[in-house]
Amino acid sequence: MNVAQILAAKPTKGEETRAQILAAAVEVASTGGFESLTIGTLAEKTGMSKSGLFAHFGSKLELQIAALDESARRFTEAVYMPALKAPRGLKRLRTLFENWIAWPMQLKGGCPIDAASREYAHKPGPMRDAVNERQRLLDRELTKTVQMAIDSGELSAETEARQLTFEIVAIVLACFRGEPLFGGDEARKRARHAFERVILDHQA
Amino acid sequence: MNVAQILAAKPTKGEETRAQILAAAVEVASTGGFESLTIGTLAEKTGMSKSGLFAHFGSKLELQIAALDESARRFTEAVYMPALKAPRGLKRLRTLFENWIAWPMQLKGGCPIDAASREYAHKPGPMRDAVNERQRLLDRELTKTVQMAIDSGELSAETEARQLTFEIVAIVLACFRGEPLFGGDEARKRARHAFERVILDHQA
DNA sequence: GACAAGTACGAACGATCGTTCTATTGTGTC
DNA sequence: GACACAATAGAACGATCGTTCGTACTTGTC
Repeated sequence: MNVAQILAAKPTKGEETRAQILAAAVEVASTGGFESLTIGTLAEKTGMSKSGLFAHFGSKLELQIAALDESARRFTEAVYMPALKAPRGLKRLRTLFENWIAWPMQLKGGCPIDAASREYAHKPGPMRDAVNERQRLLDRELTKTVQMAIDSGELSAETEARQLTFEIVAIVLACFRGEPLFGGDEARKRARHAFERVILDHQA
Repeated sequence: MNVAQILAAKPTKGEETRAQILAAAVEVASTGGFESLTIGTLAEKTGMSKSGLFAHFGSKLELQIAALDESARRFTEAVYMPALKAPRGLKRLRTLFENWIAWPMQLKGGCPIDAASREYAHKPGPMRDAVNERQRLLDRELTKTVQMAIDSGELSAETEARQLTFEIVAIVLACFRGEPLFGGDEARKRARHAFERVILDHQA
């Protein structure tokens, strides 16, 4: 059985329901955070019994981690992968940014990864470790994308990739914060404004 | 009985214990968020009985709101009030920023207001309303401070106060996010770097 | 069609949740 | 020192939490 066959393999019944559960879990975590994930409410939401749902994960912690992984997978799918189709450099960076500030719109609440980051940043445990690892990975990938724009000459050679990464992340976070305060449209408008100014700064 | 007498009045026993409870509550919320506040753990932490503690608030919701108010009070005390001693304009703005990124250091976990913001932004209810109201108030005050720096001529007359406010908030949020990822010192370093560049941009 | 494995259910567990009582202790006032 | 009242404790409630267990029902394989 080769790779193509594995990928094309029809998912078993268990895999299907597991995917359904995780879809509901991401939705819940998106609005109420990962700590609000409970076996009971999730079972009700999916029309399953508590024990039937529970059997797919073995513990609540594993359910939370699976939901986090699923959130990350969706982020990659909706934000990062499409940006890879754009040509390296500033264009790709801009696409990445645009996809990023837009992707909570396809969710019920806010960005689940952002939610997880706040929830577990100061609470030691497996969830914090998993979240921080994801965040660092995200930073690394974003820094790479920034570096490409430097290498291509579109951004000034003196640009410090990690500092610019920090500033782009900052704008995205403020955009997410602003959404419930003055609406998504206004938040994204200010975010784009800030982004363009930051980019302009690093082109001199 | 005039105002001075009221302020000088020795707090009753009940007020004292209430203050102790709220101190513990802020600490808990700082690390685990406001949703992790439970009557039981808080009672244990303060050495009281559940019912004795409960009687001070009447419901969990009121306890959460009281903890949020106390957090805001501390923020004002530690960040905003000291900045008012600095002269209006850029100096005050800079002091405000510096106090802001420093104030989670006097807490056990992170900024409780930031935590509350994420927890309730997408969950309708009294807590969300209270949090959003606080956030808007914060934005207004910060915008005022920015505007003073514009009026004094230290920032360019073309500066849009609300946009600059957005960008400063962005930097602070990224600073808080960065703290568990690459340490508070490095996070604040990058934050200051970003802040100075933003300010420089608006002086042209 | 039998058989094994995978999948889901229902009932129950101890623990903890927020909350409500009643009773007891402590505090401040005349 | 007695009295009124604020403050706290203790026990118990129904609900829900995560989890375990035994059992039934599906599914895919020979």
